[in-house]
Amino acid sequence: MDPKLKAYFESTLKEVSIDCVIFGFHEGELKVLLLKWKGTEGWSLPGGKIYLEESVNDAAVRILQERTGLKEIFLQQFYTFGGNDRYKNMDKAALFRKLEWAFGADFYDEKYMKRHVSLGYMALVEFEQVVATPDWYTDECMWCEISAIPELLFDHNEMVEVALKALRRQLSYQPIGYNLLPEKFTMPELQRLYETILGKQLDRRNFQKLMLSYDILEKLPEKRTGGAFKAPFLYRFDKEKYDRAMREEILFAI
Amino acid sequence: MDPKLKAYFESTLKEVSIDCVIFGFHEGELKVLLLKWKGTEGWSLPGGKIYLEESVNDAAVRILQERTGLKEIFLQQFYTFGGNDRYKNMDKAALFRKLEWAFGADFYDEKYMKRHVSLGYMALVEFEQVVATPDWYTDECMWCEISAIPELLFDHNEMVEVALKALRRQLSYQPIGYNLLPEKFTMPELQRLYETILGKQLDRRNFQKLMLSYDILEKLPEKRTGGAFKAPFLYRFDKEKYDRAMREEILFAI
DNA sequence: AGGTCAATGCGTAAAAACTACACAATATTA
DNA sequence: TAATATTGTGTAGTTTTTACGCATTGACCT
Repeated sequence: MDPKLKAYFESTLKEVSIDCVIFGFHEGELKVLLLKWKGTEGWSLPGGKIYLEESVNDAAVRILQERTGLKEIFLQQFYTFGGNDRYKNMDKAALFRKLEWAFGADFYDEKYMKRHVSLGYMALVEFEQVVATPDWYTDECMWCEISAIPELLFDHNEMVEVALKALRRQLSYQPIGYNLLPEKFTMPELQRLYETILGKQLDRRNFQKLMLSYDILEKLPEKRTGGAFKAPFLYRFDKEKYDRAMREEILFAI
Repeated sequence: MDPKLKAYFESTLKEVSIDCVIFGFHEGELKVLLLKWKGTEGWSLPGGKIYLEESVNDAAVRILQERTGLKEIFLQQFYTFGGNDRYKNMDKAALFRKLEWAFGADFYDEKYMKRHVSLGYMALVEFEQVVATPDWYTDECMWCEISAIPELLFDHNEMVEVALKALRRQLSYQPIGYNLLPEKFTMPELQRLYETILGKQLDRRNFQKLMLSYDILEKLPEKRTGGAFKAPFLYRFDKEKYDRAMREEILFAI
């Protein structure tokens, strides 16, 4: 095993790690960042371990920065996974061979396969700003549309589902979009984001009325030109009011 | 150190444990179950460790059963605590002496104080059915009213606050009460439960209309006699419909 | 350059949900 | 048996949500 990797593992918690469901929004689709494991065809969520000196939230921020280059973004816990059936649908022997390939036979053993707790974090990022970077075990990154996610390693498919459910629920008491959209955006773009997350169509006119009623948007004098047909106005979040709505959990009846 | 205790610790995860905020409802008050540590005046939440072979959720069920004697109750994760400031407001030396008293000097060291991840679970229990039982480190149990909780060990005060916030939020998209009330209850009793959790008064008549509109209650022909003045009707949850409302997260506008 | 097209901006009416009370009914107590 | 405090039911006014109409706009096509 690589000495640097070994040193890393020995300076981190052994029984706990972090997995991140990183949501991005692009071309009207909600996407998740996936990593492909070296020498295999197996995809997984980005993740990492927690140093002894850092808080778990700090570790999540660090891991996210390592993978996307982004700081100061929306990032929060959504669930902690520690079932004893986390690998039940998998060929354990094959998985073990993969892990052996990545970590070396002297580190990963059946004990860790038996009970490993994973803290699920979800992040909302601005697609365009992300510089996706693989880690030690992986050699490829992919933004995968939420409805076309392949079979992932470990219990990562379940994690995506739970994260999406938590995100949908969150939509009903907090605004969303600040870290998911570019600084300036149009009302139809914001609507498409909501529709994608909720998985249902919304009325254009009522959506606009509702959003404006929350008083978190600033209408700009500019319009988005270049597209076909009538040019829509651009909006921007009023960060102060947006943050207040986040804190106070003003109900969004959608 | 006691050999049995040592064996227990060695068969469990070292870096992770579970803490439970157990809510009970009694005499119109929302209460939390606390434990007093042996030989100290320090109170804490009930908690425990996770065996290598069990899932974290199973561990939470087991711990809850050990403390309350109850199974098959409402129990769910609400947050995972792993800040590096979990003991920041405490006299670390004094805390360490306490832990030494309980665990022996050969087990607990500064390393575990530095980073220990705690999975916060909350439970809703039927007060009358609980047989509160202390564990190895504790010798006394107490149901403490939510507004009169003393300073607790570790970061347990914060845990109670976070749990209560999660519970309040939950009220807005899921029904509550099945595990918190006796099988048969009156509408005013249910209302007092909601008022206590939400921390605000509700209109009696509107509350009744709303609750009945969810179609999860069954009105019984009996009345609660014995109290002063007019006897109120008894109700019972229709478990099937109640569970469906839980699953589908029908919005409760309260 | 002007008509066509499809999306945007703004508005209104009906339906549903929520809020605030009014009043009769009732089991216990004095 | 009357007094009392609480429960059971209803209703009107207000607000929120839903459904949809219509004029406007900017790019495209001819």
